[in-house]
Amino acid sequence: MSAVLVVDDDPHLLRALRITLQAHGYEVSTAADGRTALLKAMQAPPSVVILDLGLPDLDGTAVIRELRGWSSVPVLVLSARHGSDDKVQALDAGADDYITKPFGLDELLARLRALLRRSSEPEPEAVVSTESFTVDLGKRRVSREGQDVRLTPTEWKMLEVLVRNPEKLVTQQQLLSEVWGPAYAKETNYLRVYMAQLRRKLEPDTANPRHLLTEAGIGYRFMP
Amino acid sequence: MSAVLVVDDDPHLLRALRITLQAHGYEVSTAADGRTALLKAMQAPPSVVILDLGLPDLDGTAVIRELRGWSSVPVLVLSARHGSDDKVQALDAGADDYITKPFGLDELLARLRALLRRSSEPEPEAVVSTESFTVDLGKRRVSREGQDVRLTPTEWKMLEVLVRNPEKLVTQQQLLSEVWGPAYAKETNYLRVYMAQLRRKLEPDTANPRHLLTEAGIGYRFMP
DNA sequence: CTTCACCGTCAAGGATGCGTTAAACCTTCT
DNA sequence: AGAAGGTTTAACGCATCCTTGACGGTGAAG
Repeated sequence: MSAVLVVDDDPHLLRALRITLQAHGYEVSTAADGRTALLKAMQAPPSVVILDLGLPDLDGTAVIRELRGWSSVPVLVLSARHGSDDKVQALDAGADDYITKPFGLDELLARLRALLRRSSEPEPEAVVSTESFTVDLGKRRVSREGQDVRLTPTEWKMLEVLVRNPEKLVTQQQLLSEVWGPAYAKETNYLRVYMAQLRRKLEPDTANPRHLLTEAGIGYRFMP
Repeated sequence: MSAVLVVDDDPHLLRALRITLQAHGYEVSTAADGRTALLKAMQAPPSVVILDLGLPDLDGTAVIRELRGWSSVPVLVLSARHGSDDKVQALDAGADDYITKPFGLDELLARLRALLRRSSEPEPEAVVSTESFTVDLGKRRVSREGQDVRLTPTEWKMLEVLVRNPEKLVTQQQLLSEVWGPAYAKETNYLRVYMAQLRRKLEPDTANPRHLLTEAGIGYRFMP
């Protein structure tokens, strides 16, 4: 999911962090000193950096400052020093958070989540395309041959459910439940009416749909 | 410059923070409990919130969660509790930072700077233009054919929300919540009245709007 | 071949939502 | 107190959308 660059000169801590982070679904790369850290951050920009201040080659705040010259990636600082001055220096150099050793792994993970939550706030625009039409889930728009296609609210909801499960089969109950509500599980009429509507607006050949497919007796399927 | 909302039930600490923060150039407003904090945050949105978890009326994490329902203002949590669980709960509820009492004022100020630095970072395009009118978000002005257009405060707020999300669909609830407040989610009348007003002032052909579009049953969309 | 189940299509009604206008209400300034 | 500008409320015509039912086609089973 998210890529984390861990910078620390203690191989044991590095290994422990790598294992823990990977167990929580992060991609992890590591560096043992400031130079390689900057290099790696440039070659494969991570989503967040965990940086130990006590590095062998460079001062920690110097690393942050250099990083900030060309990157705005969130930086979480680890340090054995509890002094107020150290914290202020690191934070003012451009760090986003600062925790002191020894620290709880729970807390580290929670702070990591907080940083990632904020930096990844502008949700990545989910756009799904086929040969004949394009669905922009973020902007809630559908276009065909450059032209915007007008969809009614119900049409959109139905298309959205299908597009969010590409290639997967969506059962009739699932569709009815998500679009009309759990109480409409028997009204398969709706599905036929609205599927016809969607195909007329999106499929070049209504009689032979290529992306909005029917699985008789079961449900429907969207193929990109 | 930046507005800080400080929430704490200890009047002494509140006073100390107010003085310190003001001495460093912040505008300070205060609240002694969660309810008034949420109210103040809504009426005069601050740039950052400093929140004590030990409030008399509401659980601290509940305050954060409610706040996050309609605001993404950075939240720095103060707490007397050093436990890892408390930190994780607060951070996962939506807090951005967490420091424990007693804390150094230097550190608090540094963390405050770090939060403000990041949250004030994304300065979206200050000026957005269409064929028929231009919106200057920074100067809070709208012009059409060189002439300034006079907008009432409510008209402006509504236009601003739409323009800040170009091409994206803004739901009715989103608009009502951001312009009138979260409690007005049902008053779609307002939207119709003010959208008509905006179109009369900005659209050449009111009957066929080209930039302020309606998505029936869902919301509105601004197209540059 | 007939029957049945299921799907796609169509059209008409009724319900909902939108745009528009105008008047009542509120605050602020003169 | 009166005036002016802004906000809220209510009402109406109109367009759009949802629902419903009927009809025909297709394929599998009897």
